[in-house]
Amino acid sequence: MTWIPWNTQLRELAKQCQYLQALTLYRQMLRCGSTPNAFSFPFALKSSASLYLPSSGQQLHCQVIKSGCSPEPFVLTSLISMYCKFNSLVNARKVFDENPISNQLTVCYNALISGYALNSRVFDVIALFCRMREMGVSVNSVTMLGLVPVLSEPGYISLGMSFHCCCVKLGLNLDFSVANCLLTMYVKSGAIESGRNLFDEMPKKDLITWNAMISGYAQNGLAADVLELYKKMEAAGVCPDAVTLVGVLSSCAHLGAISVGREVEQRIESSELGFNPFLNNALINMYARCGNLVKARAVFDGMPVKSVVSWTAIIGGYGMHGYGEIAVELFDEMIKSGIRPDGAAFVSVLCACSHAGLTEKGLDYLAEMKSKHRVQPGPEHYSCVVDLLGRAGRLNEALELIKSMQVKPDGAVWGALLGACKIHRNVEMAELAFEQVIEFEPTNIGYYVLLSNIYSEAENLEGVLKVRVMMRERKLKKDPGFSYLEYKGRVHLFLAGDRSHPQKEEMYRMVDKLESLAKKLDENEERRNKDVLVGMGVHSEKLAIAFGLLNSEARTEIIVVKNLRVCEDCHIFLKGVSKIVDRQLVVRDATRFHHFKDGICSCKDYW
DNA sequence: CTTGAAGCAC
Repeated sequence: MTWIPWNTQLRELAKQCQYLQALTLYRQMLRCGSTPNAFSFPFALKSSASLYLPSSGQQLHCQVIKSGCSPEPFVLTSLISMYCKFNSLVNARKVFDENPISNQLTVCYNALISGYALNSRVFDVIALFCRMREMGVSVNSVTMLGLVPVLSEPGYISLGMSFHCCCVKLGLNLDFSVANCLLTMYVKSGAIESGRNLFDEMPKKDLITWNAMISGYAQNGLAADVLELYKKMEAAGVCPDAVTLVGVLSSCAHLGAISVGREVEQRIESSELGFNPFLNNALINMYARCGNLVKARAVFDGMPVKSVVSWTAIIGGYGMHGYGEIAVELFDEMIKSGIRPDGAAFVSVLCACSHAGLTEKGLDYLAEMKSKHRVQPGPEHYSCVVDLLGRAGRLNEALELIKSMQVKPDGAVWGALLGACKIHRNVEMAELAFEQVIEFEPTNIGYYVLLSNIYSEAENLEGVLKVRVMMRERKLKKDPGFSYLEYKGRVHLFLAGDRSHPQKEEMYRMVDKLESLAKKLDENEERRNKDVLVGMGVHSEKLAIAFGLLNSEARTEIIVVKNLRVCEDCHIFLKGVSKIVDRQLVVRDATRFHHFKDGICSCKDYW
């Protein structure tokens, strides 16, 4: 039998992450009378750090000191890193300061910088980096790896950019690891353009590079860019993983891009990703938002383990499509099954209540949040409940609720009240709500328009003028509304009030028809749905819809689906189509317009 | 036994 030296065995075990075995071996080594040296300690230290055994680590530290190995660089870095892993930065720093040699070693700085970064100690990280530069200690990519993540925190992006420059100046090769970190930093801090620039500059991209960019777009709400990039990724031959697909699905949900969503689902089914709970949650969300509740429910039912996120997605799905009763039932079922609702779950059920007019139920939930479930209601919950009370015409109660809030109300809370004032034509309270809401969102043009409409409905011309003056003074300009859609390979652009289109006659006739239809539905509907049927969105959108309907070869004059689908080669996807009434179109608050080309969706937000 | 640590990103 060949004799393998203790240190070699120890190293191998640590390398293979068999930390427990490594520690056992280390103890065995001591029992056999071998003296650990500067090449034994690091592996033992790393093992106890990885197993999170602070007491064993302390013990090892004592042994290190006794053995006189402390100033060995290898040992030093291991000690520092270990204390960082135990979150005991004071001890890590002590080791660093007590051994002056640390001051000259890149590895020691790196270990400590990572430790500070892990604990979001931005200033310590930067101070250490500066000191390192002053001392003339060389910086490498591991240093940057530690530095960059803390710069993703809000407010540090300009510093992050200078670090990026620094990397370039130092001639550090921006290999995957550093470049990916920088990319993540940019997208997390919302500097999505800079992120994209870096992304484009990267000669080689790995899976994480693509994922970082895709998730970055998804988190910043740039759903169309997500889909574009996803296509490019596939073209580049990079195989997407669960992280990629979560980002893609969330964008499909935003855009109503169900065709891409279905593609993704097929891909999931044909791979082993089907068991990934994150992906399944994203699928539920996508189907729910695209209006296919049957599919959403099937995915939900098929999940062996449902988390609060899964429940929230399905509850939200039923809620947003008007099935408040089912949403409420599901919520109660979730609680029965022992899942603790979080803030987001309450948002979904409260929204469901307000959409379905379940006023009392919603109020009960708000009360239970604190008392039963120990969830502190935030402004996002109050805005739901204000909306709920507002729809029911209980404006005074809504106002009282806002006044009684323990947290500070935000723009959305007052905005919900303002919206309710519009439904119930309460000018006085609208003025009050408006005053508050523009404190929070002075440039949100929507609120000005809302108030102006309230005044104009009340035939208060003075008020309308007042709002207009205010908008002019604040230099708020309403973007000219435009919509576009692609039909048979040509993009048709529609500007509000535009009369230049060759089919204008028929289009305007169709618009009139649609408007009278919307109005008729408006009159027929129950009061609680009044806001659902306020009309058909902006003028350019009406033109686009009219154009689509005119050119469709579909037999029904008006096809009603959640995502209005006119015919195979001419798709219009509207967010907010919220009701199907006798095969007729009911559009609610259409504020986005989408067109599809090769499965890539673009959208334009406008007022 | 001459062995090589520090560590990040979706």
